[in-house]
Amino acid sequence: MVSDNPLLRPIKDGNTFEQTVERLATAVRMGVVATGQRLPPERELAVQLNVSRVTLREAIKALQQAGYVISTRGRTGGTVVVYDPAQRTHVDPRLVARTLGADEVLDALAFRSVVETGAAELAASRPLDKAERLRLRAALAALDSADGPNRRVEDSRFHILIAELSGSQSVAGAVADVQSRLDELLASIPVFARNITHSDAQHRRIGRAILRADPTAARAAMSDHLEGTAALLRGLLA
Amino acid sequence: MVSDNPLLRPIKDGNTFEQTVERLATAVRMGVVATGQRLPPERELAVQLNVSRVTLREAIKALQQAGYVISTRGRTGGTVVVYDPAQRTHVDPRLVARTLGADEVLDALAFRSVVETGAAELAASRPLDKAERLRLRAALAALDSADGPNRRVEDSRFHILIAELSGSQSVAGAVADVQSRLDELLASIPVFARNITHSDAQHRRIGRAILRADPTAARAAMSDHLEGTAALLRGLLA
DNA sequence: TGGTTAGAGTCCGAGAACAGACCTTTTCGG
DNA sequence: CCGAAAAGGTCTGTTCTCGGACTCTAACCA
Repeated sequence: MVSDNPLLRPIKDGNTFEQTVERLATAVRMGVVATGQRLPPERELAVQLNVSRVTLREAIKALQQAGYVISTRGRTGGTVVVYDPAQRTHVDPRLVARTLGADEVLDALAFRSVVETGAAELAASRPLDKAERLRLRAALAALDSADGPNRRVEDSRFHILIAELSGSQSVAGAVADVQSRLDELLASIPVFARNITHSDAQHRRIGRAILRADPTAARAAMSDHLEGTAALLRGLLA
Repeated sequence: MVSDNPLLRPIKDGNTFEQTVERLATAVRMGVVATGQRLPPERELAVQLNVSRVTLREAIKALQQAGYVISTRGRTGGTVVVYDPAQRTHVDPRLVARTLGADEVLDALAFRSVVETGAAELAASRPLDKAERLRLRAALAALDSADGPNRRVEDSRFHILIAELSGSQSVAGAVADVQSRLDELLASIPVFARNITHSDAQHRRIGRAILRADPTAARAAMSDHLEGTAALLRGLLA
């Protein structure tokens, strides 16, 4: 264990440009901005990300070259997502696992189980308004009907939605963060029909617990769900 | 609720210099580097924080002027902490609460309950070696015998220690982060003897649960403990 | 048809942050 | 007593990032 003082950890990682690219690319890959949707205008987005417009534009240019977005000028112009989940290239999960490093993966899994079970519990302890309940039901339905390549996207969206429903920005941020840390790995795992059925059942269980405002059940359901993929990933590291 | 997309949140906050000062000042105030201890050599620390040595030195200079540290040259030189918790100036907690903003405080409390209960549970599910068990016992003892101004310091140390014992750097980082976010507020609350007795009992309960490797009890104990101060803080906001 | 508007695209000067080489002070060891 | 080592202190040139003013393009509307 390295175990350095947790307060003497890095203050920032990499340069602003790269982080911006990574953030936007993640948002696209996880379907947080769906294909066909427009990003906010550059000026707004720059403010939201707390990044200069110049830096943001460079990042967007990189996304264009990666074929993730297309920008057009003029009044109805903007930057629109053209990403196709089916095109995503899949690498051998063991290779990905080795690239990330066992420590990092285990750390991400631990952190994930902490923040996501917490998010589920919080979401179930909060009164949800009509719109929120509707979003949750819609996300479950989307998961049910998503085929192969789109499943990963809908799965991320579901988890991030729950994090949003927790009502805490910090929690939501942490979940989004850990999702993106594990995204490549999760995307690389081949999914079998049986896994999907099982996973969907768990998703529904989580959703129902939240809708009926049962925090304990929500946590338990989320915990079971996460444990499944965690075990799978740990297996890859061995 | 603002509730923007959690992936379109800021990429960095403030400038590197200020963040560095804040981080180091926090480490000192929370006793993570105790009075009398030396910071790592500038060159090393700069690497750990991923900050240039120039920036780090400016931050250290700021700490010197704040009377937190003293730097000396020569072979056995270095930067040593001279902070005295008793000197800390206390402001009216309601003022602090208003400065931070109700939303931020509530968010921090929610995040805290998520990550700290998770940390306690993880710490209790992991086999601890002799040294770790010893550190935990020492922290409990230190809390018991800490008088007024030193209590806040030992309390932070205890919580951060548990986070470290979780075995996950991300979890430890999150706890350290949220502790520092709430530190000013917690330090501003006047403590009564009865509170202290109660709080110490809870600390012991948490520690015992971890030592006997009982994750459920550890989570429950931590949850109770946090709920106490959370209720107190929420009261200040009303 | 021509002005307004909402967006992307361009440019420039200023300041922040960095990497790395070098200097000074103090102590330790031979 | 002197040289090496370990620390902080200083300097320089470069790169990153920023804010803000300006331009270009396309659509909408009077």
